[in-house]
Amino acid sequence: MSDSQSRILITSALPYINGVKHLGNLAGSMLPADVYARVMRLLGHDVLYICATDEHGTPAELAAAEAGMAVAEYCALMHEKQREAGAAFDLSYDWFGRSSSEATAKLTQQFSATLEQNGLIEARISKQVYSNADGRYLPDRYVEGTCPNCAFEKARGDQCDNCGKLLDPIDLIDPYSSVSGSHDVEVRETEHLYLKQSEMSDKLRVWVEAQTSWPPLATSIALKWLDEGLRDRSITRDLDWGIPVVDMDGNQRAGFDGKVYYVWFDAPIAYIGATQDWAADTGGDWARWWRTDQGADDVTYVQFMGKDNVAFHTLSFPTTLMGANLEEEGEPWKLVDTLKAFNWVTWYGGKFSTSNKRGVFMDQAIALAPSDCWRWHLMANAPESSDAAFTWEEFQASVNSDLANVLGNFVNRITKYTVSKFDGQVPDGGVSGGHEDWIIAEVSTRLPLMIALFEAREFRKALGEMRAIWAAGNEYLTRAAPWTHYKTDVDQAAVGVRMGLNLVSLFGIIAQPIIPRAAKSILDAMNIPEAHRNWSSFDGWANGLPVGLPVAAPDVLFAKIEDTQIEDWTEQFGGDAEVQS
RNA sequence: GGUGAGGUAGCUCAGCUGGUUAGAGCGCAGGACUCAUAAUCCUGAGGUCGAGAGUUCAAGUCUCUCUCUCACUACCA
Repeated sequence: MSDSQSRILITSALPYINGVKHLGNLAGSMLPADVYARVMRLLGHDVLYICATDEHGTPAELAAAEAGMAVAEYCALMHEKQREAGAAFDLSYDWFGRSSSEATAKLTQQFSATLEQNGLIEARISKQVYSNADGRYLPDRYVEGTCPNCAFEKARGDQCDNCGKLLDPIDLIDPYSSVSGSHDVEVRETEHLYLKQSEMSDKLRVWVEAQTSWPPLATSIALKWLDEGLRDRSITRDLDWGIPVVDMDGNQRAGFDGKVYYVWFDAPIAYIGATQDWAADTGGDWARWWRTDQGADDVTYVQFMGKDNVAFHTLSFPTTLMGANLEEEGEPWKLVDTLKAFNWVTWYGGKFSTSNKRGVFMDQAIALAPSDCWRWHLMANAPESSDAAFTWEEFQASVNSDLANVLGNFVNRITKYTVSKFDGQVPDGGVSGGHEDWIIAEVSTRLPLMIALFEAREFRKALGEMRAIWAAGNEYLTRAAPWTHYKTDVDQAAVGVRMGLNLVSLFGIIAQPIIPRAAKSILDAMNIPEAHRNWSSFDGWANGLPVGLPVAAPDVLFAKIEDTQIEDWTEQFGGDAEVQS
């Protein structure tokens, strides 16, 4: 357990705007960030959890066009939908912003100007495919054609799906736009700004190698890119929707009409922009979280992301931040201290995919089962060490066994018994004995371990301990068997019931970050005051409830998932062979 | 092709710097209990740790070869 309060800045990778996110996105960044934020708050830390929708880029424009809407309108709508989806899953953002906000635009332009002043940005000419029919430049993968290697006719401009060879769209035979299907495409020269990451690679390597709290996945990806030699990255695109490009003085850049910053340049800056929006809305001080010369030196910054985002968070964004601080009078920005990278949740052998509409999406999931069920299952099976398979059967087992049987039934059995035999009050009398010593010892070894695992962001294991604590409660009741003693010695039975009720309270308190709704039901039924629901100290938990405290049996906490539902969902969401493509 | 991750009980996964009979949950079988959402508790059966070779007194754990899966590969984000 942490002895001291600290300030913790948490961000989860920005969900892209082109649709409600699937369970893989939820499990790989937003949900673990939320759980971590909740745990840290309960431990008494000062937490700021920031997220936002990532709204720029070609897919946003195309999705808007498909929906027959203006991009800005589409993004506003989808932002709202994602906000609702997040709220439905009880994601406790302190701020859920938008990368299209004024603040982010200003910051992005400021970073661009500063980086250019520091010699880290330069304009270069590159070749890009332009589609006359679409009236737009096409990112590589939106160009299709015949593979020069294997003659596959639907090879994408970045890679051939048939032979797997990496391609350049210029090499495709008979190229066409995958947006419109038009063959009226040509290669044009276009000017773009490049971020000279190569010049920062020594600094980055020193910084990366100094990190001790990154998971191996993150370190190995970052070092791999450094080992291969960091390439300069183009940070502008030929698009209308985005942040206008400025020159070194911060004015609209000559010759860059119709160009905007690349979404991956401005997206992480949106972490800061969203914090500014939070500050403007709440009266908070954004600089105290982001500028080490303005109070952020005592902040611990923790990022959550999927493994596809690691390079951007460990190299590109740090280049932006460090590159703005090269001068004596530079801008000392807060760099990430520790990060947690997740693998994928896989869906019956393949990936979840937003664009292919594969898998279960947040809005669909919430219609099937309460958010607590998803939160528990996804975190108990988080893809921490490798990709993790989602199956309906496992989901059912998580809900029915862990939540309904082990936790829900425990709460139910002891509260109902209290109501029927002890007037619905925490009973007095009796003397503790060996069984109580046993459960106290059990909890006192498992509880600190569980907290340490949460602090280390080892969610699977932390939830394993939580479950073990719940299960120990059931074992305790079996040992203490108050219903047996009740026949001959009510005081002896009271000992077991009292301990059982204190366990219910404890279980509710520790469950809050994972299953906030059920936890609240439990704690409300137990009449636990708000002030006693935090994790600041668990000392004395075994006698925490005052004798005579009225307790009620909460409604059924978790309804079981029936086999027929699993059959229906399997049918409804595929989940089998036919989705393989 | 390159790089990385992974292949451990029927299923989903733990197994740190090599060290007694390889673990957990689910599922399954048997038993106990009856307070409880037919819930809970106990016991048990299940593994030549992807294949092969090597290093070592000792290898799931280190080395090499092979094989299968997945991801990334910089203009999708």
